[in-house]
Amino acid sequence: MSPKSALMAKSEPIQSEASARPTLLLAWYDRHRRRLPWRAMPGETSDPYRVWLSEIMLQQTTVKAVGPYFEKFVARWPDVTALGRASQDDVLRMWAGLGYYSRARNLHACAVAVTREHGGVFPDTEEGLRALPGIGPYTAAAIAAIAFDRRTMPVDGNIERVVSRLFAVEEELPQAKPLIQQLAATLLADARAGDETSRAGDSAQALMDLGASICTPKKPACSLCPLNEGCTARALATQETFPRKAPKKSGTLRRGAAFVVTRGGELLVRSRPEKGLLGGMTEVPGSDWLAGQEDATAKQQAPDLKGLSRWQRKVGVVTHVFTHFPLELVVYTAKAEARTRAPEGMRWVPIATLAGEALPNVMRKVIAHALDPSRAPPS
DNA sequence: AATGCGTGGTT
DNA sequence: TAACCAAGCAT
Repeated sequence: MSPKSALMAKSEPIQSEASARPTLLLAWYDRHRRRLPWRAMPGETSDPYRVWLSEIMLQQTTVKAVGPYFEKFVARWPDVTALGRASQDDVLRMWAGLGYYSRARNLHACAVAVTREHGGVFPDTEEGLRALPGIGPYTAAAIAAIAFDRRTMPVDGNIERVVSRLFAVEEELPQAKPLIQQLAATLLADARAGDETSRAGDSAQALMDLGASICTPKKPACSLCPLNEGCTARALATQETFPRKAPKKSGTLRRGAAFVVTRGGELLVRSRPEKGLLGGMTEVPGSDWLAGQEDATAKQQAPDLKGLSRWQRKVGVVTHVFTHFPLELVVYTAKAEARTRAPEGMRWVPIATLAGEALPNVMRKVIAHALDPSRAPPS
């Protein structure tokens, strides 16, 4: 054997390594897949409704946080037509606490559309799914692959990380998305002749499980990875530097005031506008939330009720951090006389039933702060 | 294309 | 602890 052919022979495993990736990945998945409530057992067909519901809930949300919500939803609404018959308000109440509330509005709108325009049956193509509210490129591909075994590769944050490391993608996100999409598709197994399936859904879920448990953002466990031999970043010992992305700027602090008015065992609330921040959710009346706003300015926006006791400012502030800005709220309380009318657009709700209201967490913090006796103002 | 949109967990 | 991250979508 000549030195040259020895060299070629040595390079051979590298080539076969790349083409073996889909097989290695599926073999790993068969041994290490996570058992999750919305996943079908091996060999079982998955229910498109459950796949869809879980995919919507999992958008930018951890598996752990989704678990209880998923169980609550399927128990109350076992199929898409049941959800389509529900009121949007019931859906929002059930969603409260999970965040990104436009997902809940779109979830309901999607259930209505599937029920009325598709006879209660989900479209089984990416294109058909993509046309539904709340379903974007990722979710359409995920449902198509997982629920309908279409040969397509959804790319989420996990898969972006795994693929950008595997191929040492130097381009920054989000510009690198098309390239990563293309590279990710090379991890799909070929469709076998005489058998349309390629286990595309399993390949996608395998990459997500890999990203969640092994190819983690920090300190990835490369020694346990089924794809480690062909991983370019690992070979260069630069795993943790991928994916490349520009640092993002944090928003400016905004301030405001919240007004907690009680009438016996009831609380004065209103609903936020349908669109925008916390759209459609319940809140106590409050001022605008503005950068650099003075407390005195915010207080001028207190609701105007007759028969109200003096406003009392609670000690301290409520802080909350949204994706794009931090918020600081001062909290004022007052008591209303029995039978005081709620101002236009507001209503009284029993404090005992607040748990079932569509209250975002920031409002739960405000109410807890307001009702905390240790924060009573100095007398 | 860049920005707005929640919340909880990890490091 | 401040920063980052988590199965993205709509506009």
